[in-house]
Amino acid sequence: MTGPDLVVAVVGATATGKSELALRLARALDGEVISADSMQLYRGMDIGTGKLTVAERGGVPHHLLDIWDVTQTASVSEYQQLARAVIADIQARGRTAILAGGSGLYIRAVLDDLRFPGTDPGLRARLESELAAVGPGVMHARLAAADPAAAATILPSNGRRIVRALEVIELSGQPFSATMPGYAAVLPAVQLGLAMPRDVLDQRIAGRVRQMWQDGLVDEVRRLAGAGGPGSGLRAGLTASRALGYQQILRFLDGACTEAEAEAETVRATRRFARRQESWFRRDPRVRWLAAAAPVPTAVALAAIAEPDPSGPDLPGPDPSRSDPAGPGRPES
RNA sequence: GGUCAGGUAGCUCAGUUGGUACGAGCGUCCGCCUGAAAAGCGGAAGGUCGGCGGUUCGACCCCGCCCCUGACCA
Repeated sequence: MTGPDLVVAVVGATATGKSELALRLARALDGEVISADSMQLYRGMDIGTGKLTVAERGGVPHHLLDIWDVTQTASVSEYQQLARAVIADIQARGRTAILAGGSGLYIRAVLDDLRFPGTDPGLRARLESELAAVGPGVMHARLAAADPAAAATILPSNGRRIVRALEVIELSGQPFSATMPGYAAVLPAVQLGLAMPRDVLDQRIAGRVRQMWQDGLVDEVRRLAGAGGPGSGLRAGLTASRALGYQQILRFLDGACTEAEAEAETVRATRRFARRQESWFRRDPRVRWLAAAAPVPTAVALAAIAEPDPSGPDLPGPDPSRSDPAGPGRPES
């Protein structure tokens, strides 16, 4: 079943051990890793994105890290093309492509038949400024006139999506498909989902953020922000400046909050993000869930990959419940 | 021991001169997501308004006592 053309994807919330498992799978399957992480694509964003160091990669090739400048706006579409090309190349060399990351849309863009209508910076900018001037309600009304179906699906408060819909309509003359298509794979793949009890995950996130701070994340951000004026550095990046940790530290550097507040807010925001990731991956029925409270044994992951049918014998789903209450030991009254 | 302030949603706090708590932010849970996706957006569940008694047709808001917290005075 593990043919040379089967892509192995490792997905799940942040801090569940995806990178590390991907590394072991690469060794076990003679593979190479492709990052599916929107922020690891940025050069210089290392500590805060949890990028494996070159030493940690231990000679296993990792692709699509460090390819964008922080000032560049991310693009799923561009990522889709790059990732598919890399996968084709890996497979052409007879090796296994291992896609690992927590950016759900990026994973789908690679594996599934998603086509992104074009974009136009000028048009986008115009719509953005109109949105800022007029507010999402009016823009939504305009969308309702041009494309009732899209307007019915996109909430009047979601300015971002309204703008994109308007952009696509104006650009293509076609209606905007505001609902995601069903799951239609273009590349044969097995998705392994790493699931972890909430309380364990939350603790890991807190520990991870603390570690990032100790490893010098504040300096990393300071360096990326640079002394440069507007138009350069992290602050000029629409996407990168919004990354977890980076966003909060920029606020701290601007004097908008204390360093301790920035750290605490980073933990909170990362937890929220993890919930969103879980809900994104949870709905994809193809994901084979593995309990990741402790590192998933390579053999277990390999067995899951070899599982013949997507609906294999009851694999544990991402369990939102707390871990065993008898565990941590409550003090007796 | 005394004085003052305060005890309202898990947390921080609004609020009604007595008529069924409009609460808000954060947190929690759930969901959406097609070129910014570590982004953007929506929904829900949570309160016997510190305790007991009194006044009143009716009290979270008035009175009394008690408990707790903080500050100050001794």
